[in-house]
Amino acid sequence: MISIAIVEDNAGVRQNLQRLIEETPGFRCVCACDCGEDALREIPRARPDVVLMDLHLPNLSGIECTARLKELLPDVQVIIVTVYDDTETVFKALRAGACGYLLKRSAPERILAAITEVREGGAPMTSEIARKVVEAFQSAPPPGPADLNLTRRGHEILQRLAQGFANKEIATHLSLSVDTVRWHLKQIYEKLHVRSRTEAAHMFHRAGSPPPGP
Amino acid sequence: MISIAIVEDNAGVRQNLQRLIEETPGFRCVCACDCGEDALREIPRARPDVVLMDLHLPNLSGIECTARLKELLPDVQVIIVTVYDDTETVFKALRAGACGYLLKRSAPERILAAITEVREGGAPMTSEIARKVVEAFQSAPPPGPADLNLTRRGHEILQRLAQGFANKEIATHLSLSVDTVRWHLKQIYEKLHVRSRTEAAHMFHRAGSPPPGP
DNA sequence: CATAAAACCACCCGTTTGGGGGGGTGACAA
DNA sequence: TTGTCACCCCCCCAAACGGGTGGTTTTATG
Repeated sequence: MISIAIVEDNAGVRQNLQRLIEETPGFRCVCACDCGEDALREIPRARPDVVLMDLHLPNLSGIECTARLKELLPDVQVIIVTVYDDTETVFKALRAGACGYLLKRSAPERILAAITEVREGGAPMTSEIARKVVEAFQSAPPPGPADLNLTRRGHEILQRLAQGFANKEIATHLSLSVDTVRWHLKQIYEKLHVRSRTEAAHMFHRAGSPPPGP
Repeated sequence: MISIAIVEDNAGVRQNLQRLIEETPGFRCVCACDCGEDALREIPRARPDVVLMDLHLPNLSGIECTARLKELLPDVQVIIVTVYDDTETVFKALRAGACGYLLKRSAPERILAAITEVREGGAPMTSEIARKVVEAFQSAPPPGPADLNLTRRGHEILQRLAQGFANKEIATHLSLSVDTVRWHLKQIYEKLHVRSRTEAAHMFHRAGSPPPGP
């Protein structure tokens, strides 16, 4: 008997899922919430094996909710069921701790199969999602070993920036004008596609990690 | 009609695969090699849609072979079919450009389904492999459960700060006021003995080594 | 139950940053 | 020559940030 929780703000969809699960032998729906706040309150009590999680929720996003749930219940298996299929959302969800990702257009049988699959140690994904995930590995090398085409000066500056130095300090260390440092930073931000020093530092810090990370 | 190439050093396995494909309507085997060198010579000529690749090959490894094949034919879809299921091998293969990964114990129908799936933009994987891949995402970002004496909120905020988010974004994500986020940051800075967000991010990013300390 | 600690929100003020201009030099290739 | 590129410097402006002060509510804990 697999116990399941549902987090889905659309009442119709939620009830359909609930019915689907209750009508299937071996499955039981122990909790159905319409927002992340309720989920964080009720799911730890219900202690389900698997959570079906929508991403578009009022207030607290499904991603945030997933992350916090995994903190509270590290063993719970979260399957995202959503309409969003853009790469960023998918990766954020997986990083938050989801171990499955289905699109809402999936057939009911696919959802049931996914629940069984996570229980057996799998990671059910719609095929497009799986492809995105695999491609993330292939595009990992570029940002990894190859610090993107930064100038020598640019690299020196970024390095110190990532160590927490302010522009003024960097300027002093390199015997430059603050404006020059700022000018270089503008170039760097453009190349890294970021808009702030902390984002740039974040890019820098995870340059050289083998697995994924877009 | 999907054209397929096979790279597999074991003659028995290779012939089984070849027979399986030839006997299935809509599938055609245009090339069957027993080593990577032959594969790199013959496959570019045969121009198959999909390649079934073993990893254990004499001389040139299946991973190397995959990487070079993808250089020659960027559009070819490579499915690994092997007995190796260790994490490192899986990641290397995916990084080399494979878009599917099956274990040899897979049923013949699973292999045919996988071929169809890659042609439709999917990434067929054995469920254990899929789980490994997804877990790689999860183990990437949380590399710092080593805590300083920060409050729960403080830790959440610092974590997001270190990921490059601005105060405003952090406030939105956590459903807080910007002023609250700023207030928490003040506390955090004091505890970490830093005076800027980048310094704080720097502290956070190298967390995990508690050598001395009272 | 009381008290402390944490979390939350608000306002002010001066500085730093990001982003937009504008200049100028030297090196190296087309 | 002309072009491109890395590098350096300067100015302006709005937004974001760091730091200080003052509160209220929620939560934990004795």
